[in-house]
Amino acid sequence: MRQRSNQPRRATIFDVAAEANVSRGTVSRFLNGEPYVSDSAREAIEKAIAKVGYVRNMAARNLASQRTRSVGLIVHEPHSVFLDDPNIGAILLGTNERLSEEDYQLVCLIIGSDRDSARVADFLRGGFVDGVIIVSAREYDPIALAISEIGLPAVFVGHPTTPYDIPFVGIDNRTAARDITHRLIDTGRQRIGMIAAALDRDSGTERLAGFQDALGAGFDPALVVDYPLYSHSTGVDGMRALLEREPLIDGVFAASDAIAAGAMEVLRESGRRVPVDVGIVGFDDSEWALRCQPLLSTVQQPADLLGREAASVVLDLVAGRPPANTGTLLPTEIAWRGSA
Amino acid sequence: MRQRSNQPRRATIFDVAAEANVSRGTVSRFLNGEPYVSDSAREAIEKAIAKVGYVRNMAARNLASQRTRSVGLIVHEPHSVFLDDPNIGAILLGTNERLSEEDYQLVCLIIGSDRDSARVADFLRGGFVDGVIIVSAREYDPIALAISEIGLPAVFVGHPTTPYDIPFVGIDNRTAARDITHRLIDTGRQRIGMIAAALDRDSGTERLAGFQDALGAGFDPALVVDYPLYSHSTGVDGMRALLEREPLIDGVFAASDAIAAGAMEVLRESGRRVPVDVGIVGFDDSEWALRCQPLLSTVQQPADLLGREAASVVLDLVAGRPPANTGTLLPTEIAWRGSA
DNA sequence: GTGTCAATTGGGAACGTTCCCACCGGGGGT
DNA sequence: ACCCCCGGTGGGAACGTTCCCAATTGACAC
Repeated sequence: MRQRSNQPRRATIFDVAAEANVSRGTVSRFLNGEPYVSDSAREAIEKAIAKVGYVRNMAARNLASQRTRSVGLIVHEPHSVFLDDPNIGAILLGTNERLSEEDYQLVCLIIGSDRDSARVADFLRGGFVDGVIIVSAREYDPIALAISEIGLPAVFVGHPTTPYDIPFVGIDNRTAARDITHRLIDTGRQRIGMIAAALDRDSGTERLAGFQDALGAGFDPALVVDYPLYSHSTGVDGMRALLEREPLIDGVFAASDAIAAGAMEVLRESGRRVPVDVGIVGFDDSEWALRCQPLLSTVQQPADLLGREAASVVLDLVAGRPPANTGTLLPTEIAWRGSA
Repeated sequence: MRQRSNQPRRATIFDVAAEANVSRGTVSRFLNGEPYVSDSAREAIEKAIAKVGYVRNMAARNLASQRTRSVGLIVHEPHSVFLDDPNIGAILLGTNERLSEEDYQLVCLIIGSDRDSARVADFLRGGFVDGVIIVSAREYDPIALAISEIGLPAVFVGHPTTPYDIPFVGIDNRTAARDITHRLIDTGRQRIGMIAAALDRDSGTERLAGFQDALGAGFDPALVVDYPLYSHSTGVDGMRALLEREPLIDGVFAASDAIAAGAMEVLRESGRRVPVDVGIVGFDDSEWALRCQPLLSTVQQPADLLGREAASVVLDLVAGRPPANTGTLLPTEIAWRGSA
């Protein structure tokens, strides 16, 4: 068992050193891109590596260097949200891509229950990752607390309102919300409402604030309803409530695409046409936006970039470099489609 | 750098051994659940571990034992599909859960381009994982070929038609198709058709076979149309074709939810009501099923279980145990909703 | 009493790196 | 001529496990 049965032994750094006629110290320096390797040595080593088919042994490297070269992606959401939210997948993809560029590995840590929460905290305390990226932390999230207690390099995707001393990468929800709301104003809508959600998170409050910014003096609190979740049913309920309060409503900013989709169904049921009678815009540019009739105008989150950027920051932190920014807001685009 | 600045040194197996007054060999045996540890030793070690706060060093373990305790999840799909397909996320979750029960780690390997393909193959050849789970392999997938060449323990989720000597975990498409078709029969439909798709894959042919099973002698080949893709447009085209052939059609089995959704649009356009005039059922229980009016009755794939089961099989393989089954078909459920 | 075997235990020897210190040779300043 | 420094090199000593063999004990059969 010590040796994979019939397979030939894997080449080690010793084999490379022997083949290249240098010491393993030099090979190690070469592999790690350190200085003090002569051109001749470099060349010989490159050849030797190709010849013996050498690949690094991660375990040995991790053991000797006392780090794991992996970072955890913590998603603290019920499994259902993990599956639905298109942004999470894209963030994962972006993070994975950036990390693998630096030979780092992504470890998925999905917290679906409180039991998971404790397990993950233990895992982190065990030093199994060099750093973590926290997606969608709640306020006073026990995991976030544990992390800052352990002193593990970390970065948030999004921007929790509670003041952890942890850098974050997010989007400018407020500006984006303001800009897309302007679309409704510019197309001459007179009574513009909003279906807000998740006001316990920064994303929720910021989107509402941006809406208010756009409307300025014309802002009417009576035309805002809010619900806890960014869900389809929020859109259904919210639109019904809004129609009841103001049957003449002709513009709606939905805090997410799922909400917008729900709202559009209610509008259709009530005999209103989109965008002729009512203009509607969303937020996220998720699948929902493309399943609407007409297609939904919405804010595109650069979710993969969020992932990449977060990975970069955590890599800086792990390497002991101060990160370029302790808080980054990425710009958003707006996808103009048929709904407004 | 050798030692994390101010942090106290992490406890090792030596500390535990000293504290418990046994040798590190005994501690190691205890940790790995091996026999030949006396009750008294066991007890002392448990106390010692708690006292010194010991957690295993993975890197050292991996190095000494010559395995990585991680398995790769290979998803060979463009990034967009990775994000859309709800099954993939659920499979990931299920796999992750099962692996972490055994202290194994999931490494996501997402192949979105041919460039990735080569990178991943190198990665696998480098021995960075002990085994792999392959989701949605294509026929003659270069990665699958590389894997069977390397001799890496592997398992498919799904059941590619090409004959790799690799076990698989899938669902019983045929039985599920038969069962859901029965719904149409049981509700008194007289002229039941099917919009089949992807007859070049096992899932496509099996679903068709199940449909035929259910209808028995009543099966009429004229009421089956087939197309290459499980897509929405297949549903639109298929339904039109079917209506042309048999205007009195009153039951439709669509080979996927997307197809069903397309078909329902055509039915509505043609003035037929669902489920009053025509009953329709789908397959997958994807988002499409919930976007229909009325909601679609459909076959639920137990995607998380597929992931769990695949993980179990690969764990068996890695441990050198012959897997319980070389091909497993998991049972499906049917979600009864409004469409039939 | 002696031999045998099973249940335990101890500890040497890897595993394949990185880290670090000692060393070498030559060019430039004194 | 001397010393020093600097690019470059070699190799000993970890890193924290697992693996395996040898040693010890006690029970039990002969």
